[in-house]
Amino acid sequence: MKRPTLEVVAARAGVSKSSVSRVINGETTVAPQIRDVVMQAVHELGYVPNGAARNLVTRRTDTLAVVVSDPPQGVVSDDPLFSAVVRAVSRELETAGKRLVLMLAESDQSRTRVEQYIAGAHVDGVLLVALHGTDPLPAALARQGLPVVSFNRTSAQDVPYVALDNAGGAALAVRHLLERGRRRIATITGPLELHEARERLDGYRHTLRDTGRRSIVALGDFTRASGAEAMRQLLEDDPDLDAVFAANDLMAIGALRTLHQAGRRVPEDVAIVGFDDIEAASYTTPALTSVSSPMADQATAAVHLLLSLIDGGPTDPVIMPNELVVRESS
Amino acid sequence: MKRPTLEVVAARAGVSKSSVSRVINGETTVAPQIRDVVMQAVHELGYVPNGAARNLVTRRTDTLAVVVSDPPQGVVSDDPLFSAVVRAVSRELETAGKRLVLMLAESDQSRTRVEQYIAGAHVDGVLLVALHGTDPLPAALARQGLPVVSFNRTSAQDVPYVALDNAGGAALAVRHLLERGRRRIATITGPLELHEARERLDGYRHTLRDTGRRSIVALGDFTRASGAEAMRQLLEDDPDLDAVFAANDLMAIGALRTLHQAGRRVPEDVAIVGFDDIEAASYTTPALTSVSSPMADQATAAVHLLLSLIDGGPTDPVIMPNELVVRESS
DNA sequence: GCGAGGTGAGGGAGCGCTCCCTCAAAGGAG
DNA sequence: CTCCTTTGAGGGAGCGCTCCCTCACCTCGC
Repeated sequence: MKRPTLEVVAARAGVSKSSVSRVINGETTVAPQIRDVVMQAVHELGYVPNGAARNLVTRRTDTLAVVVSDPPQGVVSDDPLFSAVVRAVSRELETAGKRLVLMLAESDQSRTRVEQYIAGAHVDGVLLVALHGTDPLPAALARQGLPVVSFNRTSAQDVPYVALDNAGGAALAVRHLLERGRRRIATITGPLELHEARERLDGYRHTLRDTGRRSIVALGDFTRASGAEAMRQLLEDDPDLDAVFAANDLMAIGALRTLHQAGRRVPEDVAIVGFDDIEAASYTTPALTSVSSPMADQATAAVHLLLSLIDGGPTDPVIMPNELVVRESS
Repeated sequence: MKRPTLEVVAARAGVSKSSVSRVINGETTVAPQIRDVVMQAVHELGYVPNGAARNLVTRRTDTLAVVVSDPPQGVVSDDPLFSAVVRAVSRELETAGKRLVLMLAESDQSRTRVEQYIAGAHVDGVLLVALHGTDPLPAALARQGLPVVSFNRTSAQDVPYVALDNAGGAALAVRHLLERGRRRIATITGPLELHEARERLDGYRHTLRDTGRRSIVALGDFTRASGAEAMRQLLEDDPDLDAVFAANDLMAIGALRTLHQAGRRVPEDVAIVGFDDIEAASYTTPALTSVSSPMADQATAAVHLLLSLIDGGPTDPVIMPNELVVRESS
């Protein structure tokens, strides 16, 4: 039950190892009759080249790592967008003929393991999904001399990234609420140690400031429960508010519930806009208006950037635009 | 910028390659002073063993593939449970010191690529997530002589699996509705070419039959839209029905919306129970009663089964129990 | 004091592949 | 007809590691 090697195929076909290798790798300097006899031997024996041997000598693996750096509770990987990202990346790599190794780095221990693995020449490049701008992993990986692309803005030097236009998206949401004639527009933020959250807050603030309005801010942490709680607090602090921009959809959904319980009608009394446009945004009653972050496109762009980096191509950061999806809640 | 090899480390430490290898691999037959001098050389040089070379000679890769066999529209991988499964698998492999290669097989072409990859000795085993019992991939992979575990029941011979107790879960739901005093209990099924869907339907039927009641069945395909449509049809066919068991939560959410539009109150007029207990089930208004499928536990069990198989251990199929999570909709 | 047994280091083959180099054969030019 | 160029096959080194085997040395028993 031992798998055949190049040598066995060569013997069967009556040619040299080199010729078989040439055929397998699709080189053109092979006479057709040799090609045919090799292919037949390959099929008869069910030969498939050994990956490890090939990797060893070529110093390539055609494998890219997707590293998700994330606390155990899972800000990223519990996110409904996680699977969309993984799928998009997977498809793109498929097209490029590459493989995907997925690694979750949830603790310092696993972070070390990730670094070891990367250092072990198992992959040709790394796509890093880390929300914290201060995450030490991007820099650590880049130091290995391996191509690294970040799925978000990162403070690490020399790590190209693909980011959302978070501030722009928030501005989109707030301007939409202004156009709807809303006067007192509050926001529920994400955890401010995250880029995303800060940028979305900034976008909200700047847009309001331009109109001379005052910010009304409640802190959340991107979870549904925190959205509900923040909404309660907002209602208490400022009972007259007539609109809320939540920095993500989960918190918007939580806020929706609080408003419902408080007897406020949405959107008549209070309009609400979320961010991310997750699947569940269209399930709520009323359906949620949301800033759509094109996660799949972002993932595709990140893969392209990484492949380009590996080929020594250009490595300019990419900023993805957002669009507003208007539904019933505003 | 070339990475150091075993030989370089050996030279630096003034010992043989063998000794360095022994230290690296934690063998005990090494004198402490040799161990120390080797470790120091390793740290000074930042040595990390080359994975390909190691894989080549040991014929192990410490890597397992998770293969998701799924049509492009993505019944599985769009599922909210997908990321939960991936995370659970990833964590479990992390604990076991293994790596995870994720492959989506969405077309015949990519299926071939998967087979090639598996045949290329890149992985030690395969965890297969394929919903269609008739999927050719399980058998094809098992034929490679590599350990394969299916995440669902499969018709392939000799492929151990970890499955949900779908019929039991459906029975749980229906019995709950009966206990609530419901008389006319309908069901919305999933696509019947899937095991899951058939088994859940069977569970519904058997439980009702035991009470002498008649089945009321509408076909869905596990999507929210199909749930909404099936619900419309049920209301038309049997306006007096007072309960619905939907074979998954997405369809239950669709049905909820239809009922809302039709002016039926939930649960007063019509009670509804879903299946899977996805995150969104608790967001709906009213919150959805659902049969909880312990996906994370199932994933963990599957990984254990696979690891056991690789070690030549027992390979009995595992059936996971469900429990009912009662919320507001019933 | 000597041989047997045990401990632990070193030497080196070989995993399966690629790729450089050599060389044979064929074809074309002078 | 000879010489040179071109085309394409074969030979073999070597990628970095593990693991078997050998062998030196030490300890212990008689």
